[in-house]
Amino acid sequence: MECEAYRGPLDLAAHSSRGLTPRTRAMFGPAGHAYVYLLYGISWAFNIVVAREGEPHAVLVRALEPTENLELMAQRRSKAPTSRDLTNGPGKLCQALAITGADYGRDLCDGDLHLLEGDRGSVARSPRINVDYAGVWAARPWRFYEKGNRYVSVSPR
DNA sequence: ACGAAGATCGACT
DNA sequence: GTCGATCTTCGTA
Repeated sequence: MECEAYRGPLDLAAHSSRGLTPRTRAMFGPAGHAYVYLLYGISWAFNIVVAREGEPHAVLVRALEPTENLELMAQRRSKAPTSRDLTNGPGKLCQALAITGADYGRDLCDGDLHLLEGDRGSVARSPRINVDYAGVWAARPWRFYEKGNRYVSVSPR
């Protein structure tokens, strides 16, 4: 898994740094719920709310290593099941997992979309992707991924 | 009501 | 490497 931490309201890269709006409402809620938003009018992005209510922190899931249901994900992505491009990007993984705005605010602890603990190798970190607009916050190494894993989104700058 | 910007992707050179 | 698609969101008026 590859993910990025967004630590509003101070972190200017976080949507929640602009305060509570209809879009960011879920981020101000309790942990374990989904914050989903439409990006560039094209792609959905999936986040996990991670802090207590009123503390708008979230983790953007940028990439996953697919291990099950490859056929189904490949079909949704119009790719071959052997493709390495099934889930290597925030928008791609949402397409593969069929995550949309309908999943906004969903409880991720109770349902067919939830998190499991798993093995991981050593964790590498880098600055977050495409947040140059956020000034000094852009330099913070808050992107985390498994070292050497092939299913990451992009190589860091 | 208007307009700019955006936590991206895929096609193309 | 560059570039256009596409549309919601939010600041400004």
